[in-house]
Amino acid sequence: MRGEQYLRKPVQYAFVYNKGNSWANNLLVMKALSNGLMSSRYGFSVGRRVGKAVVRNRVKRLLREILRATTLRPGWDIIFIARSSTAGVKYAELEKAVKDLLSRAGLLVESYENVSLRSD
RNA sequence: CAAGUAAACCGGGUGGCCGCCCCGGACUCCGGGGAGGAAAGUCCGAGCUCCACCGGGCAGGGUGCUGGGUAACGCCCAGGAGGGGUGACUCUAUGGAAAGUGCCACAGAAACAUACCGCCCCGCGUCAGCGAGGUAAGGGUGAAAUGGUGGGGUAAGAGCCCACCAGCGACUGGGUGACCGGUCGGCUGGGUAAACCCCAUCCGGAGCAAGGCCAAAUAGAGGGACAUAAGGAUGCCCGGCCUGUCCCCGGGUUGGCCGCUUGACCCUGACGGAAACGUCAGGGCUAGAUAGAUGGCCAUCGUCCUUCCGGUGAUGGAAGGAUACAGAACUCGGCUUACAGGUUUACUUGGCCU
RNA sequence: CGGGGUGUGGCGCAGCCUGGUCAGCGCGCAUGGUUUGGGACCAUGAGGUCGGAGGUUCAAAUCCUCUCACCCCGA
Repeated sequence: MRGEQYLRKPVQYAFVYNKGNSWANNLLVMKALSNGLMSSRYGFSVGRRVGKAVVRNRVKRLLREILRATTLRPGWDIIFIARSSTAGVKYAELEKAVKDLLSRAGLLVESYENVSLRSD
């Protein structure tokens, strides 16, 4: 994976792990830290508890596809950590989980006018 | 037709839209390529790289019927022997127990050197029985008890003698060999080596985070071992050989490039071979990432299952569901394990028809 | 890539090296006793394919081979 939008180095991961704020739901844990750059970068952490190599690759591909279709607020380093319940989850469920975490952290830029915050 | 045995193979297709990695052209758009039969487990064997190098011995470990194949193997092919199956076929760490040591629980007299109940003879005694001896056929125990069955023989018995069978040895015929067959002989006392062991044979260590180059950064005037030495192939020893070296502590970096995919490679054909396999000729290039590419969403067609409808049946239609195991990380050769569903070939047994 | 360990009733463990007499211990569970009742205590009892498959042996939790799952190290 090339390009500026990915976190690639172990030191970068360790920095976000230690210093970042975290949000979580039943599928994912998200850690985010301000990086002072003009763009945001993200990375994934899918541990061995999630499953075998096929399952882990599947989760990472789904996450990459979801983040590719999502516009992020610039200036943040974000790590998504997959919990063991992500094994075998559908695309739509995982997308919902990612959007949930990003909107709670205020990092999501809504790209459609008709989507608005719910009011109760 | 049913049941089964063995072997080989496939393991989704097509088309859109949006993406990822590599290579080539071009200069931000084209063209080409992009997971597996197991890529898995890491159980063996090699290539490759470094440890400067060579030889010998001990220890340690692997393998273990025979012949062949192979770069090599604990793999493969063929054969022998012994089990299993009516059969096709299949399974086997399948050398040695007359080199030595150990172990064989419980039961039983006795598990390696023996005699409990018995049987027989002799002596003593009125009897009951007692004493000395012979015997291992019968009983009993056990997983296993000193070849088996039958006959002769005897006081009772015993390979004591005979026939057949099993085993052992010698001679001999066949086979490269494991072994197989024949003749003769004296008649012959367990098991365990996946217990130690003996014999034969093989094995140096580490691993692509090997190893090399470039860039960046830092602090070594630190401590120790050494000359009748120390160190060097990394369990120990010896002989040669090489060298001012080796160890500890402290400090810096955690970037990039090479290795990195042309190889005991793949396909086709011919020839040799019983086969594994080999030789030759022609053609082909078939992933190369590094937080780690090969994906996401659809449409449609396959295949299978269930339900419903029509039908004598072959089978047709509709709806729903399922579509496995699993993801390259230096590269090969094997082994093992996982796997929805399906295809083909050969053979065996049984039933029915002609 | 390399190395090591564990798996035995519901839970935690022993037994394995040296095969048999052996599947045992503690907690827990059930029943009964004791108590006005409960706890504690006492007695009795149930409960285990020894992770799985195959082999060696007369005999395997134990020996051997293959395999599954989990855990821990080192580079």
